[in-house]
Amino acid sequence: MQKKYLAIYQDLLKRIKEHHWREQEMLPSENELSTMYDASRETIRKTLDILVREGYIQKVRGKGSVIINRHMHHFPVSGIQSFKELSQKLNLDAKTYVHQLVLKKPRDEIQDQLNLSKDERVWSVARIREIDDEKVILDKDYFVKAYVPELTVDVCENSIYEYLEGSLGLEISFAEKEITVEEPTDEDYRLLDMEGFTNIVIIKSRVYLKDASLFQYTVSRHRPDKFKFVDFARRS
Amino acid sequence: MQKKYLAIYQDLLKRIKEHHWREQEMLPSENELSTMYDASRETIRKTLDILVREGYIQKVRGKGSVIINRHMHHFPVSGIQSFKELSQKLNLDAKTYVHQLVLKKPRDEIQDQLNLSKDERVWSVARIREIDDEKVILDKDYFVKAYVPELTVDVCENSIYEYLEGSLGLEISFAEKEITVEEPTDEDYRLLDMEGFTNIVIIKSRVYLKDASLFQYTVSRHRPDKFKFVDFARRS
DNA sequence: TTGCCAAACATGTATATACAGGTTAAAATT
DNA sequence: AATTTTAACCTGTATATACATGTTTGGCAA
Repeated sequence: MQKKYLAIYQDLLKRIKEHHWREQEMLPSENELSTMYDASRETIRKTLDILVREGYIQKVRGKGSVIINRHMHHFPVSGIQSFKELSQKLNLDAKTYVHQLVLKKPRDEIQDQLNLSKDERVWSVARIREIDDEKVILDKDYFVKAYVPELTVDVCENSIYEYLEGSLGLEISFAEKEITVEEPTDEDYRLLDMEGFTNIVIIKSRVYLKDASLFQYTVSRHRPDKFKFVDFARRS
Repeated sequence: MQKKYLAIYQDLLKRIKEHHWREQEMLPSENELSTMYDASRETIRKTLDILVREGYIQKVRGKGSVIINRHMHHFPVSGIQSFKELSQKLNLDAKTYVHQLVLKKPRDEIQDQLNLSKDERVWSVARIREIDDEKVILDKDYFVKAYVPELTVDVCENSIYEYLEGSLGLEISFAEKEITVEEPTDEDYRLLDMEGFTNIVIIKSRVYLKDASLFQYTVSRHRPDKFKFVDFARRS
């Protein structure tokens, strides 16, 4: 099955991004779209629900669907995206250095965060991200070995997510994130270009697969001037 | 109409929060819930969709709905919530001081952010938030006068959102937010307790009503040690 | 015992229908 | 002319049905 509602969603999104309809303007009504795409109104409503959820349109009862002008969609620094996806989308001059790659029994904090049993081992990856020739991000990833049996420096230098989703066929589904600002550690000063900076932004993530199993814990440490997080929220 | 799917959603959420089902456990199947609540399967699916969206459950095809263990739900520092709602939920010792309240033609940056025409005026509110007897947050709100004709110091000291939604009947719907870390300004040093801190977390928000009209722009400046942002994201 | 297959059951997708209730503008009434 | 009513059209809610597809399990056959 080719998922009609997804095809329609993608077509509508494309049209919105190409400004097929102007900002602040109305989309065709559900019934019109239903005719246009030869789909039932319920199917159309399903695609519109996605657009609502992602902040592209706002539905107004009795009127129709307004297109939201999102300054934000140019800046997708939220959600679940790999560094490679991000730097490509933003067209950044970015490099990755693998600082460490080991398979080991993790320390207590990691064991706790990943809900691991006593003897389970994790792949521990430390990578330094360089943007415009400055080392500004330190990523520490921990992957449960049960889900990621093998990991190479080559994969870590390129894109772990590409490997996980492409080669291993893992289906990454959702993540919990926590953003705080703290004082840099000695390691931060040593590994990153921190001259003149006295704070560091820390993003801790727990990442889950489609079947709700927790397989990754990540601590991403950003130099504050290179950090920007964009969010879309609905009330209640 | 009393919105059956919302009632069921609230009941399910209550049960989840009361650990009626254990973490990692399955919810009853859609058909079982359908019988339990005397609703059609589609209605049940609608309520489950909300729980999925908000990160309470994860649906697994062929299996059922797993309850996600969210450390996060105790820390609702994301989404659209007023300071009052937040401090009540977290049971904080919090006070608010209104530093400024004026109706004026805003400077260019604000005019731009709010998409205002030349002569429109906005209510400009500056408030200092004190938590545990430390001044740690500076909130600057800008409300378009067309939507908020009147504003008093009293309202600003208590809760503007309570006033907007309760008395004015405004229906707040969604917001775009942007989080960055910058150097404090003189004003930050003057108004907040910033001893020893060299950075400040800035959250800029554009807030919209149910009909997609932009009515509020807010700049919220947080001392970094008192800042924590929690996010739930789904992939693709 | 092992391996395979089918049944039972789970969620996913698509459609049709009905009515409730908000919005607008034209038509009817005052 | 001003006001009210109505009709047309919009989204919101609720239900029923059908079939597709993934998961698990128990039974049958090799």
